Amino acid sequence: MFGLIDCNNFYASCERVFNPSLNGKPVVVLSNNDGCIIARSNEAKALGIKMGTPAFQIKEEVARYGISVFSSNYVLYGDMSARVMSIIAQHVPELEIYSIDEAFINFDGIRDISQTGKEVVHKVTKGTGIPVSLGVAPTKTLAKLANKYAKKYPAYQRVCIIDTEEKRIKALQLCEIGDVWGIGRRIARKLQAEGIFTAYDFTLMAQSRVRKHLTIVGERTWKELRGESCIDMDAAPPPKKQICTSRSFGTMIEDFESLSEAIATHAATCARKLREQHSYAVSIMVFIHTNGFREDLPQYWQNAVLKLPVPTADTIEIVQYALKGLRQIFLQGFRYKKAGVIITEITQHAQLGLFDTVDRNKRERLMTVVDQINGEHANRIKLAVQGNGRKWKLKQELLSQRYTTDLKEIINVNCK
DNA sequence: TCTGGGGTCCTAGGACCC
DNA sequence: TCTGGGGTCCTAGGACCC
Repeated sequence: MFGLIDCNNFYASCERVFNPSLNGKPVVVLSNNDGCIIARSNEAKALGIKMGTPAFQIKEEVARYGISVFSSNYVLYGDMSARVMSIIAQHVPELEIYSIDEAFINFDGIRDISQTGKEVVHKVTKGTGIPVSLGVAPTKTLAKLANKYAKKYPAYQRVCIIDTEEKRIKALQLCEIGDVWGIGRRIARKLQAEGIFTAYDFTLMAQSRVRKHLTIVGERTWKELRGESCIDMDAAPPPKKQICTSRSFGTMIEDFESLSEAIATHAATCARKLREQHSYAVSIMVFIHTNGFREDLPQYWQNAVLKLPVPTADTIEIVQYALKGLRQIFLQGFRYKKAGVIITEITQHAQLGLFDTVDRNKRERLMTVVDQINGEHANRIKLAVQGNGRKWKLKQELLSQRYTTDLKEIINVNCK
C-alpha cells in the first residue's frame, strides 16, 4: 500500500506557526516578486480567492476582509519542510519526498496502517505545528485521491484509506475527472467533451481508446485508478537532466551592467546545484526577455546556447560562458523583465580535454571550500561580477522573518 | 504600477545511416 | 502508375506536476 502525506496549505501554515494570531484568519502567500497567489489558508479559499490570481487584482478583498498577505519566504518553508520530512521518516520504512510539501510512503510490512498513519499525522503536527493529511491506497494515483478526501471530510480525522473495492469505486464516482493526478486542464476538457465527467467514467473507457487518445501516460493513470500499480516508489531521485535558475526583475532594467549581474548570479546558482548532485555541465543556455504583458512596449525574446569546451561545474567558468552568451544576445534599447540560465546538457562524468588550460584539481578544491563556507552563511562568497542586486532584485515587500535559520530573526517572546 | 519558478515525460517529424 | 525498409538521434512543442 502507498501513502501520500501532504501539508495542508503549506506556505500559509508555515507563516501561522510563528504568528498564531493568524489562526482562523485568511492568509495568502505570493509568488516571487509578489506576483500572484500561490498559497491560501482555508479561510482565504472560502472567500473565493483563486490560485494564481495576480496580487493587484485582490486588493479590494484584502482590505475588506483583512486578509494577511506574505511574500514567499523559501528559506523558512524549506527548513520547515525538512523538519516535517525527517519526522515522517522516523515512523515509516520508506519515504519518497515528492515536493516541498508532499511525500509518498511505502506501507509494505506495516501491520496496522491506520494506527501508524494516525500516529505519523499526529507526530508531525505536534512536532512542527504544520497540519498534515494522509491518503492510503493500493496505487499512488489512488493514494492522491484518498488524500484529497482525508482533507475534505473532517470525519476521517486527516487519514483516509481506500482498501476495499467498494471504497475505491465510491471515491472514483465522487471525483471530477480534472481532479485526478495526471489529468490536467487540457485533457480534462477533451474528456468532458466526450461525456466523461468523473474518474469512475474514465475507468470504464476501453483501454485501447485511452491509449490512442491519451498516449501511454493516460493509460498509466487509467490502470492506476483501476487499482493496478504502475508508478513505483522512487526513494533516491535520479540526478536532474536539466537545471534552470531564472527570475523576473523587481523593476524592468535596461543596462547591460545589471543584466550581467543577474546572469552571473543565476549561473553561479546553477553551478552550485550541479555540484550538489555531482554533475557537470556540457552546454548552457542564457536567455533574456522583455515584459510580454506590456504590449505597449517593444518586445525582445532571445537566447544563446553555448557548448563548454570541457564538462564543468566550476562557478568561475560557467559564469564566464554565461556572460559570453549574454553579450551575444544583448541589445540596447529594450526594457528587460526576466533573465535566466539553463544547464541544458548534464553529464555525471568529467571528461578531461587535451588542450585544457584550467587546473581542474585546484579549481575543484576551491569550489569545495566555497560551498562549505556558503553552506554555513549563504552567499558569503561570490564573484564580484554578481554585484549586489540593488537594481534588479526581487520585489519582496511583505516578507516574514527567517525564524528558524537566522539567529538575528529568531522569534521574540515578550513575557510581562 | 502590478501577472512565479523549476522540473519531467511523450510524440511527431526531419535528418541521417546502412 | 510508379518511388525499399528499418533504424537512431535530435528538436520543438505539448502536456503534466508542484
